[in-house]
Amino acid sequence: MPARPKRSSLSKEAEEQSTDLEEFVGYNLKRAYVIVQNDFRQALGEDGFAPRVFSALSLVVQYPNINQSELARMLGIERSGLVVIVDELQSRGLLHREAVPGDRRVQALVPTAAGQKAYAEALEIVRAHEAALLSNLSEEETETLIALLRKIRSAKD
Amino acid sequence: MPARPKRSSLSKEAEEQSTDLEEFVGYNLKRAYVIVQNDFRQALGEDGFAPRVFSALSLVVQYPNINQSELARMLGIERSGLVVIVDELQSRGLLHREAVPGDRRVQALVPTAAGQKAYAEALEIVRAHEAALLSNLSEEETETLIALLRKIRSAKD
DNA sequence: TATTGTTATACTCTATAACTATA
DNA sequence: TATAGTTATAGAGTATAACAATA
Repeated sequence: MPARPKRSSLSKEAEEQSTDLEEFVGYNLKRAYVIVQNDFRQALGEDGFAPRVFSALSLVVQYPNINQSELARMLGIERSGLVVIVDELQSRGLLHREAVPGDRRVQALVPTAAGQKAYAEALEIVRAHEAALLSNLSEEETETLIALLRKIRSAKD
Repeated sequence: MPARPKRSSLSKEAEEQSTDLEEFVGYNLKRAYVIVQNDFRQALGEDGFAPRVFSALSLVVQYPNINQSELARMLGIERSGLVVIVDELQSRGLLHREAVPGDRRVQALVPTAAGQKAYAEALEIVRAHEAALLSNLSEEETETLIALLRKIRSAKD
C-alpha cells in the first residue's frame, strides 16, 4: 500500500478555500477562543487560575466589597455557579467573605494582601502571554478586534 | 430598609469604565462567543443542530467522502469526540458511513439528500440570525472581525 | 413577596487512554 | 509499528430548581 500524505486527503488549497463555516462570526469566534483560552491555561500552568477564577479575582481586587450576585452579573454567569469559584479563591487565602452591616443576607468579597499580590502577578503573566500569542496582530488590529467584540456585547444590553 | 437600585451597587459609570479584563482579547472573545452561540441555538430551536453538529454536517456536505479523522482535524477536535456527532447525524438520516475500497479501516462520510436539504435550510436560518444579531456592525466591520479572528488562528498553524 | 447565598442535580463539551481491526 | 474508528471514563463549565435566612 502506498504511503498516504500525512495530514490530509484534501489538498491544501481546498482546505484554505473558504467553506461556508468560514463566513460565520460564530465559527471563527469559537476557533479563536479555543486558541486563546488554551494559551491562557498554559501561561498560568497546572495549578494556576482557570480563566473564570482569574476573572472573578480581577473584579474582586478592582471592586473590593462587591457581593456575589453583583459579581455574577458582571461576569455574565449565574449566582450558583459563582459559589465554587469564590470557595476556591477563599480556600487559597486570596479573599474572604465579610458580613455587611445593614443587610445580613449579603457577604462582601474582600481581597487579601495575598490575593492582590497573586492577581498582580498573574495579570502580568497573562498580559505577556497574550501579547506574544497575538504578536502577528498590530496594536491597532488588536484594539480594533477588542472594539468589535465589545460591540457585539453592547448590542445585547 | 430603603429600596436598593435594582441591578447594581456599582455606578453605571464604574461598570463601563475599563477594567483590567476589558483589555484582554481572551475575555472579550469569551463574552462575545457566549452571545453568538446562544443566538445560534435559539435560531435552530430545541431540536435543532448544536453548533458542532452543524459544523460537522457542513463539512460533510461540502467535502463528501471525507473520513472521520480528517473531519476531526478540520474541526479542531479529537477523533473520539466526533463519533457521537456522526452518530447523531446518521441516526437522523442525514449522512451515512460508507466502506472505502482499498482501506477497510476507513469509512467515508456521505451526506444523504435529506442531509443536504437540512443543511441548506439550517444554513439560511443561521445566516439570517447571525446577520440580525450583528446588525449594529457594518458589513465592513464584520469582514474585519472575521479577518482578525482568522489571523489568530493562522498564527497557530 | 423578593433577594442573597447556597446545595443538589443534570447536561454539554471535551480530552485521555485503551481497545479492535486493519495497514 | 502506525492508523481509523470506537468505547469508557473523567473533568470542566454551566444552567435550573429549590431551599433557608433575611429583607
